[in-house]
Amino acid sequence: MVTGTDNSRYQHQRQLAIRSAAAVFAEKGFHGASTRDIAERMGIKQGSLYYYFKSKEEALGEVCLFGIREYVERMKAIAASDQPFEAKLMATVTSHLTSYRERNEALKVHNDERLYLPADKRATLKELGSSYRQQLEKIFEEGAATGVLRDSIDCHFAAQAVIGMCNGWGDVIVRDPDLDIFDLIQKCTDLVLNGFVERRKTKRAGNDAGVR
Amino acid sequence: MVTGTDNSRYQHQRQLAIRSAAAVFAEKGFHGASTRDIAERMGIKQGSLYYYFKSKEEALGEVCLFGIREYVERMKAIAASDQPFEAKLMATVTSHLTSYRERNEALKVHNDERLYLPADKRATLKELGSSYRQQLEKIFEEGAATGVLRDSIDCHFAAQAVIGMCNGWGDVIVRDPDLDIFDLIQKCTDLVLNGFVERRKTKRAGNDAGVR
DNA sequence: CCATGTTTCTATAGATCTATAGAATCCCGG
DNA sequence: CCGGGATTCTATAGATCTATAGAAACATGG
Repeated sequence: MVTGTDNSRYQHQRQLAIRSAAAVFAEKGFHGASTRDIAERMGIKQGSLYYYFKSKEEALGEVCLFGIREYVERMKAIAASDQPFEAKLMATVTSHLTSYRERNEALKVHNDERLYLPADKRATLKELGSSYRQQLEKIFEEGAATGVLRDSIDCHFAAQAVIGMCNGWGDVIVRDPDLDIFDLIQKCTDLVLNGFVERRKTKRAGNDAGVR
Repeated sequence: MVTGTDNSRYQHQRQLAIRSAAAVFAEKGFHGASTRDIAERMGIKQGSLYYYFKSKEEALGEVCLFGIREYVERMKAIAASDQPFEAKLMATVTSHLTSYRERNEALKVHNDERLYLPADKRATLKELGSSYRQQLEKIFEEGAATGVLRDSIDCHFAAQAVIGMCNGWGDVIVRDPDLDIFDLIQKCTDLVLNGFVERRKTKRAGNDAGVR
């Protein structure tokens, strides 16, 4: 199984298997997809798939993990950077939405199908997801602390709302390939920052002495 | 099949079948649920279910239709009322979110599983969904026209964003039964109206007291 | 070119699951 | 109580689909 040239062919093929599973699960759902579908997509026969996965369920687990890991990585990088709040928010939205545009099918699978995993595997994913949300919460807290945001805001709510909105657009994005993502990013960010109501006084580009 | 007492027992049982299917599809997904699951939940045997549905797929179609119909009705009522913009927006969010709290499983099924229907049935649902979104768009247009909203806003974007955000919260709501929905409704509405950034000039009600 | 380990294939057991057919039961007007 | 339509049941054909076992093909260093 694993010897000298170890991580050469096996690892490569396994990665391919995960991507194939992601594509098929994204299209047909976990229960609607068959192991034959997955194998066919990667160009091998159904039985051979079990050389790479112990079970169909394990494949789902790997796909979900793959999908959310990158996603969390990027969030971490954004949170760690020292851009101002507005830039971090936009970076988050950009990361999230472009991930759908690039057909990151694994992320969609994570969102829609992870609940079919057994409890223990779900727990691992939950931690990653929570970590994501917490990073985003921190960004909001920071924004509130620096006075950019109203300090009455509920950062947990804010983070969840942004994630929800992005996921909602994700569904639209994959269905409509002609959508202008960058326009969308602008509008989402603007909505979260300013809302839709007309303001009497527009924000000055600069700063304001009033608050801290 | 259908005689004098026509709409008594048959109609009643069929409705029960649809609700049972909704519950089971919501929990396990269309492909993950079996006709036996549905039949068991309504207290009959697997084969008997086919007295009410020609196929499992027809059951899915009925569930989706049931789920979205009520939903569209309520939206229509809201759009037709003559409340001010803010009230209509809040009513929409309330309708949407409480619908999840009341375990309207059919709506969840519509959102998650409708794409497993054949194209023709999907088309009918699409019309209903579009109608919903258009009603909401109209509300935003009205808001812009009356000057409550910035007139630069993209009403199509706005409607879709609200729907997406509500659906995102829907998932959270069904998972966490202790969530305070009314608090959530407030916050969602507030976000859509005002965004998160601190305003120089607060709306008369609030005071901005130069804290810190 | 051989020997050994790796990868893929074929074939199939066993467990579903959908949909149908026909029998059994229920319910009600007469 | 009886006859007939309405509703439910049992049983099963036929079509999956997952997972495994063992054979075949492939690769590669010695």
